Amino acid sequence: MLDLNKIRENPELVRAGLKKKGVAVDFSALLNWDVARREAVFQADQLKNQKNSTSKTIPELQKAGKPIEPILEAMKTLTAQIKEAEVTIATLEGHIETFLLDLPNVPDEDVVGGGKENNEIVSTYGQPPVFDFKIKDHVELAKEKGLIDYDRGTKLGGNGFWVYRDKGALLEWALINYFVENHVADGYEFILPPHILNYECGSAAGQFPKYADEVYVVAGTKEEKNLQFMIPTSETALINLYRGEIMNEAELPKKMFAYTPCYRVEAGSHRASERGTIRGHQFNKVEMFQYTKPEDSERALEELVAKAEKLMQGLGLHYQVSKLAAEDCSPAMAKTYDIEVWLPSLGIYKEVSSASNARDYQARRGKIRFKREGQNRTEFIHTLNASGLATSRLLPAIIEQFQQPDGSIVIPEVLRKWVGYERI
RNA sequence: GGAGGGGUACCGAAGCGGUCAUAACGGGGCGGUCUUGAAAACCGUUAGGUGUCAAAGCCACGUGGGUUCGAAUCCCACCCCCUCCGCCA
Repeated sequence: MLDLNKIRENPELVRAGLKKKGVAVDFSALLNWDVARREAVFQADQLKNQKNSTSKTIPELQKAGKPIEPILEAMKTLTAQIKEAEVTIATLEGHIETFLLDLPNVPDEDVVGGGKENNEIVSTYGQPPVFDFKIKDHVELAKEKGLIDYDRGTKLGGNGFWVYRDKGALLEWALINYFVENHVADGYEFILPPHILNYECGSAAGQFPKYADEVYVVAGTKEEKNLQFMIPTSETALINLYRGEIMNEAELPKKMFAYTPCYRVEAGSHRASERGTIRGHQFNKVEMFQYTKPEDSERALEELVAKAEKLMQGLGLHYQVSKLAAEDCSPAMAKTYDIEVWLPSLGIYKEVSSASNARDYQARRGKIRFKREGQNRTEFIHTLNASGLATSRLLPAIIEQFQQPDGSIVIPEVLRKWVGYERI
């Protein structure tokens, strides 16, 4: 959610920011509601003040044996007026909230406008491997080695599901272990959250109400705001861990990571470039998350990107880092870097990590604040998240990039202690 | 799923229609006296949110409604916790 004060102070600036995200807004209605709301709140407060002070005199009058009837009428009128004012306030607040909840975050100043085509490659690691033999693609390799059973996955769950088997399951689990080991070593707290979340979680994360149709609903409806849904990314759980809370300055930054499968409806047809495990309804991901003070979030984003890159380098994979243009960032994010791994068979780079700074956008929606040492004022914290990493595109990249002329696949050194094989 | 009990400050807990939210009382925290030091004892102090330059004001007794001149207190709905029963891969 955007800061209404900022919109009030400089609507043009916010408008220009949102324009980079391809959103055209007119704040005039919002600003009118805001003025009316503050006026109504002021009036209601005055009436309440009058009511409170009058009410206090009643027991005194009774004690003194004086009649109270004359003021009861006045009290009744006051109560009615207050109620009326509160209905007005609630209506205006409803309008304001609906308006604000619908707006995406304002991108950072250094984020360019426009869509994907404006993404900027900021760095590259390694070189695309050169093969002097006819390479196989990840689907072929995974089938041949019995790592992934696509057909039986479909039999169990339908299109978009697969089964990791045998060395494939070991490899998948090894990746998760490798990530966990790294994050723990870096002092991040390990979190295993519920896989079913409630409506407020989706709302605070910035995914609801807009994207409520893209999650698997288990119970309830979005209209009644009581729905429970399958977790689409651990980020949704992690942002909500401290929803509605006020933290101490000393607790920040709070660094954590979680592992969960991610469940997504992903409506729409799949492309040739998304065969196999590239896009599915359920995939494994380890997610890093930070709650920081506003002045620290910039640095935290760099840290998260560096951590994701470290994991990639440990695996020895060729990848690139892109800085996303405004429209390619999620609505809640002010700035996002994607880490994209090279898939030789397709000749393209595919996202394996998305690292973003939401600044105070999610914190406002989730009312997550902190208090500075010795200060009474509360401030919204900043939240950041980054995959670290998603496995469903890494495993294809590993088996493709590390395939050998003899048809075998060399397992990255860092994974061997869990996989138990040097090559498969 | 059923029955009962409960949700008040950092924790425990009192209050059960008015002057009770700078929220009794106890504990904790902080400061002090005493002590070589500590413990104990004693004395003092501390307590949410919003708003504002600062105030005032307003809001806050799980959440949302209702009754009433007035609600922590009465009524309704919902959420959560505890106990017992049922179900249980």
